[in-house]
Amino acid sequence: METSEADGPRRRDAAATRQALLEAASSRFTRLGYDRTTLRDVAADVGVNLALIKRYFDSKEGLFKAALASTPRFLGRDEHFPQDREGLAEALSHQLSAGAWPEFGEHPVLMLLRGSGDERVDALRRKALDEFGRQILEASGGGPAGEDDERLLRAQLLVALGVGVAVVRSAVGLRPLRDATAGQLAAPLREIVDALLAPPADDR
Amino acid sequence: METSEADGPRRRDAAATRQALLEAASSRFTRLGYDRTTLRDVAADVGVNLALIKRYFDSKEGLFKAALASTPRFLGRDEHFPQDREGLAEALSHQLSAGAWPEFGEHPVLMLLRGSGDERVDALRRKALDEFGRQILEASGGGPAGEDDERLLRAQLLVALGVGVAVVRSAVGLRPLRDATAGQLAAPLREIVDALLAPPADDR
Amino acid sequence: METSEADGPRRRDAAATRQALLEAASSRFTRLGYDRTTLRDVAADVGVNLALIKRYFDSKEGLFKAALASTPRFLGRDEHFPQDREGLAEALSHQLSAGAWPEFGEHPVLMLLRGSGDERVDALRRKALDEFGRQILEASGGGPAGEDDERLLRAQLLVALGVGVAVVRSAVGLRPLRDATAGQLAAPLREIVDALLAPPADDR
Amino acid sequence: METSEADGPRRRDAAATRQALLEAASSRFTRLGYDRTTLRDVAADVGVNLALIKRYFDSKEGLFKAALASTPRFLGRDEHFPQDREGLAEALSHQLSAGAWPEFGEHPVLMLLRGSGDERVDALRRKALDEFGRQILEASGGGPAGEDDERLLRAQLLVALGVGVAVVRSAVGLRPLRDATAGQLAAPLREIVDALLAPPADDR
DNA sequence: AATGAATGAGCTTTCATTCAT
DNA sequence: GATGAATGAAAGCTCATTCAT
Repeated sequence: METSEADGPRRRDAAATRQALLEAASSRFTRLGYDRTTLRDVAADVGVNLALIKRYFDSKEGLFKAALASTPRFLGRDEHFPQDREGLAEALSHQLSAGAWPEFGEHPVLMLLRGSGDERVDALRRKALDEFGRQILEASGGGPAGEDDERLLRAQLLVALGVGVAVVRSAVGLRPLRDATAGQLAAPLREIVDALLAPPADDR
Repeated sequence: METSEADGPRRRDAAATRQALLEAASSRFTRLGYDRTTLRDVAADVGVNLALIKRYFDSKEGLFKAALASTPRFLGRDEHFPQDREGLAEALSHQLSAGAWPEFGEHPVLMLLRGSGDERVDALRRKALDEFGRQILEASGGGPAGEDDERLLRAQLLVALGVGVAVVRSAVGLRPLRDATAGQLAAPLREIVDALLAPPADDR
Repeated sequence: METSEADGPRRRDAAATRQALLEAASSRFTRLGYDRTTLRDVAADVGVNLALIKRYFDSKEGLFKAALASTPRFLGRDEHFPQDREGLAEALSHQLSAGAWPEFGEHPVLMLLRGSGDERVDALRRKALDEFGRQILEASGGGPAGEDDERLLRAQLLVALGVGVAVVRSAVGLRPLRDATAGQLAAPLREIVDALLAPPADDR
Repeated sequence: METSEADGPRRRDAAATRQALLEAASSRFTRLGYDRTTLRDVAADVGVNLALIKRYFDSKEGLFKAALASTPRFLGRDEHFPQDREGLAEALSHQLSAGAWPEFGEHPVLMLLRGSGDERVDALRRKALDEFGRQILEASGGGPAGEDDERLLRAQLLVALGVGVAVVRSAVGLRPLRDATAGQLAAPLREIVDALLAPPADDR
């Protein structure tokens, strides 16, 4: 796909080089984690000199931060954004199915997990997942987020479920979950979403 | 707490030294992961020489494997084992609450995540989580496990939830989930367990 | 002697640095053997950082292999190559005399002795000495080498003599052999060469 | 053969334990050299505790020295001692043939080569080889040894040949020399011995 | 006499990083 | 803008040695 990576040394196109480094780094961080991602490998993936990483991102942590910042928002944007619990469950079942995220190799939420130890990076990660939780609340249609701790906690349990699925699939390879398709995930996820986020019925 | 670690060099008690190394390693593996756990630090925690790790565990991988093997089974044993979905939900809410597992620092399932790269260790991890899923099925009371993929998949979603909670709490520190008590987790977990594992009612 | 090693950090000249490392390593391998040669010492000899050895030679074995490959062929080349038994004996008496090979410290054949344990390196060593034997046959003027085992065996006894002289001088320091000059070695070596390689006369 | 090594822990027989350690060490020093011989392996060969080596030999160097001292004198003793050049050549061809010295694995002269760095050990080695040279002179029947440098040098060339054959066979595996039998070595060695040590004839 | 626990020093290797061109 | 040479720190591992029983 990325034709630019194949045809000779990428010369004199700073933006493209930077972008290619970012993508290669994201993929490695996602698949291997922070520690096992080496800058040499990232540079080699793109076919440029190692020192360019320093130039563009200053350090390994800078690269990681940039990769984190370029991660897509999980629930999509605008017209694709799920409008109700039904849509939320469907969106989740797709993004948690096997083989989604081919450009990263694994679910990019994995990049959020074990990081660099830098506090500002930790804050970034917290913010990303916090936002994910609030998006879920919003998509579940039950009114504004607020500081309603109990509903937020429930949304975060759903976030944790997503993270857990990604981790268990990638790092452990547990089957049948590893190979679950969107179709197989749809029903249980719909039931979980309902159980967690449906407005309290009379008998609850 | 570990008084024995403080008072001078632990001398001439191989079993105690081995055990202390195991505990220190388990804690570090759980909190920091495999890569960031250094043998020097583990030895320093216990106050013994690095070479003893080789003596007792042969290598870093050997130490990791031993730590993995000494991890408690998550749903407990014998009379403590949950008998129905109610008990299962309660057990989960306790072991997923903040501050459980003080001896590890974090939920020991984290040790199962990113490991050594050794295939036999990977198999160990898979087995542990697979077993966890089957225990959940068993505790949910819905008949024998079998090769009923759909019910196993649902149980593994519950496993993934547990893993996700541990990861999100430890690696990201997402609040309010990070500080959730067993009391706060009880209701949502009961509802999730029911949603996932209750026998299909007429209208399902 | 090596002025370049003395005057400050050798900067920005990869070829020279590589060459200097190679020479320092050859000398240490020759004088001390594989095991007692440490990469730290080699780097310190040249005055550069240890990691450059990895850069240029990848590993200790790589360095050893490179040193082996850069060892001179013992009987010389082209016009210097001995043409008959007389010339062969003279060449041997020179290269086996005390103080030959000042750039290695000892006769470089010593590098061929105890090596790295790598089978490919062993093959290199075997090949070098095998070739030495065949060169001797060639220089002794008695027709083509062929698979004439007996003449090859005799040539290899001469190789063994050379190796033995180097070893006994260097590792044991046996005198008077240790200090023998080319002049002192000339007569006995000529007689040995004749005894081993002269074509069978009538009365033999 | 060594039945005592097989039947259970060798208990309460200091002399036998000491002797067994010495033999195991000699074999390893001969086959592997000083550096690659580990005390753990030596102790394991015999089946006793590592600390016994310290008890009996004080240190690795002490063990080496003891092994050196227990090495047999190469040309034999008393009635087996060669009486003339003929007998000398025959003795050499036997002890330099493939498969001699089964109890060491290789020719024990190899133990004399690269040692510990201790000067007193070096002196031991020098003495052993010096003595070997003088024995050769004596056996060659040409009058008393004296300080006749030239004849001693010639004898030492023969010593060097023996060392070289052992080294080339063991460390390099050069064929056909590696597999040479006493029969194959007899003729060339006789000629070398004559060339080196025969009393000067008229025309010399 | 013999054992096994524990130590300290040193080695190769691996990286992120910095500097000169 | 880009490269490649060079550095420093730290990690896992190995081994001879010492100490208490």
